[in-house]
Amino acid sequence: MQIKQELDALFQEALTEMGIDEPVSSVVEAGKPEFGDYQFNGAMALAKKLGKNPRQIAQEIVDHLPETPMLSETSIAGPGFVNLRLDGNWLAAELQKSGGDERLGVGRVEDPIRVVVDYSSPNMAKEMHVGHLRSTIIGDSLANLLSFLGNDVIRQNHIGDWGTQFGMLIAYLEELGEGAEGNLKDLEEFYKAAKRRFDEDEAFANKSREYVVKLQGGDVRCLELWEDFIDKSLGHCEEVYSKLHVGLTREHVKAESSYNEELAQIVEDLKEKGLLQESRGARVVFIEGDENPLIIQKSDGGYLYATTDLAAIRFRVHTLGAKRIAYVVDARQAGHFQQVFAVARKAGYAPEDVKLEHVSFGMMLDKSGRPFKTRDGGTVKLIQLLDEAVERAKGAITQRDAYSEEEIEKIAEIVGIGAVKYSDLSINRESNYIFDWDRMLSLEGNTSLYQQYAYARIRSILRKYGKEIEGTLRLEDELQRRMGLKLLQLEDVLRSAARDAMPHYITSYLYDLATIFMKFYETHPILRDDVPEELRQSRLLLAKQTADTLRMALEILGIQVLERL
RNA sequence: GCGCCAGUAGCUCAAUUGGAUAGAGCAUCAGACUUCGGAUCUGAGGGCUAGGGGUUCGACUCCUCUCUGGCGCACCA
Repeated sequence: MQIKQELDALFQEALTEMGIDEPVSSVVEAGKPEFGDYQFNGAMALAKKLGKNPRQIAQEIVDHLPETPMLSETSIAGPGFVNLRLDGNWLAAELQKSGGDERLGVGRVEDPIRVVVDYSSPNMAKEMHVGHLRSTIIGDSLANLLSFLGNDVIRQNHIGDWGTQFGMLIAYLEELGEGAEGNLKDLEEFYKAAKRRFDEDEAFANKSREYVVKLQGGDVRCLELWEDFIDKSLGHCEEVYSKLHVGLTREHVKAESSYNEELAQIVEDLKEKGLLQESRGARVVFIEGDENPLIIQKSDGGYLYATTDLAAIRFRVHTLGAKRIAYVVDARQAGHFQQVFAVARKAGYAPEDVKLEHVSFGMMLDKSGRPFKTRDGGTVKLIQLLDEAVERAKGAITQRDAYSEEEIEKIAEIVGIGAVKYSDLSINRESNYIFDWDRMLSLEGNTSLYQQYAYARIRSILRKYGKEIEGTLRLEDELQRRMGLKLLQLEDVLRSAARDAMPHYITSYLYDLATIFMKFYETHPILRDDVPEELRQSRLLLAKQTADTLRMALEILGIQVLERL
C-alpha cells in the first residue's frame, strides 16, 4: 500500500476536474500531528500562477476531491494548506489486509530493472579493515532492499586482486614454500613481512618485479601462486561476511583482474571514438569543465583503475544489462567517479537510460572525531572489531533466563553485530560517522537493541497467548490510529529509501514504530483478564503486525531478531 | 591555488528535499514498578540552524559572500 500515491491520485483527479493541468507538488506527511496525517501544499504555488487567492483555490480543490473512504477529514489552514486525516476504519481494514500478506502489503515495483550494486570491494593484498565496513553494510542493505522491491539485483564484489604488490606477495609466498600456510593466517603480517623483504633485499625486490611481469604475461607457475594467494585472502573475507551476516559469496566476486583483457580494447575504442588524447606521455580523456583529464593509460603503458572501472561499466551495461549501477564507495572518490561516469557517457558505455550513481559515505571516526585507528595508529582489522562487538554484547545482555554458553554466544552475536550494522545504517550515510561502542550497544534511543527488545516483547505475548488470532482489527483510539498509520506507511518508506539509497529512512521509521508500540504496550493491556475478548484480538493483531514489520524491515537491513533476549 | 563536501541543543543525530511553532536520543532534573519482559513509560529545561546579504506568500533547505573543519586535485587502487 502506497498511501501517498493514492492521495496524489485523488488530488490529481480534483485538479483535472477543475481544468488545471499545472504540475503540482505531491502530498507529504503532515509536519505536526495536530494538522492531520498528510498535507497538500500545492495550493499556494497554484494560486500564484493563476493569480487567485490560495485559500480559495484550496477550498475549490477540496470541493472537487472525489468521494473516498480513505479520508475522514479535510481542512484548510494557514495560507492554504490542505490538511488530511485518514479514516480510522479505512486504516483498520487496510491493515487487516496487509497483515495477512506475507510481504505485509508491500508491492513490487511496476517497472523492475536490473541493478548492479558494487560494494565491499576489499583489496586482496591486505586484510579487511574498518574502512570496508561501511561499504559492506550499506551496500548489502541496499541490495537487499532493491531486491525485495522486485528488482533484479546483481551484487558485485569488485575485489582488488591485481597490481604490482602481488608480484611481491607471491614471491614471498614461494619463498616460504611449505610453511606459508600458517603465515597467511594473518594477511596483515604477511604483507608487512613481504614488504620488509622487498625493502631490505635487492634480489627479492627484483624477483618481485619480475613476477609482476610474469603474472601479466600469463606465466603458469606465477598464476598458480597468485590464485592460491587470492583464494586464501578471499577466505578471510568470507569469514568476515559470514560474521557480518552479509550476503556476499564467491559467486558475487567479479575481480579487477577479470577485466585485464579488455583494457587494451577500451583504449582502442576510446581512440576510435576520438576521445583519447596524448598528454605528458600518458593517454587521457579530457572532460569539459575539468582541468585534469582522466588517465586511461600511463606513459609506461600500464593501466589504471579508471580503465578497469570503464571496462566494468561496459560489462555491467552491455553484458549484464544493468539499468542502474550503484557504487557504494567512500566520499573521497567522488571526483574519480564523476570523471569515470562522464567518460562512460561520452564513450557510450552507459547510455542515458542507465543510472550511474555513487552511493557515497563519510569516514568512520572514533569517539573523539579522529580517523578510526588502533592505539598505536594502525588500521583496525574488521574481524577484530566484530569480535569485540560480540564480546561487548555479552556484557550488555542482562540474563532473564538461564542460558547455556552456546545460547549466550548466539544472542551476543546477533545483538553485537546488529548493533554495529544498525548504528552505521541509522545515520545519513553522507556524513562522517562517529563510531561509539557505548552508544550503539545502549538499551535506549535509536538502537538495534531497542528494536530487538520490542520484537522480543511482542513475541513473548504471542507465545503466551499461544492460539491463532482470529478477530477483527479495530483502531480504538488516537494512539492506535497513529500506530496503524505507521504500519501502513511501510511501503512508502521502503520505496523512498530505495530511490535515494538511504537506509536511514528505514531505521528512523522503525524507531518511530517501536516507540509508538512501547507507548501502546504501557497503556493497553492485551492478555490481562479484564480485557474484553474483542479488544484482545484486535490488540493482538496490532502487536503481531508490529513484530512482523520490525522483523521484515530489519531483515532487509541485514539485522536479525530474536524470539527471546 | 582550484574544486567538492560539511557546519543544526553540551554530545550523537533527524527534519518527508521550499511548508506551519526545527524534532529525537544521550546527558541533567522531576515522576511511574503487585512487569502481558522496567532493557520500559510520563514530564521539564536546553536553539539567532556558523555569520552577513539576497530570492518569495514561506528558507536548516535555493543563490551569493565570509569564517571554520574535512577531503580531493596525472600516471597508487
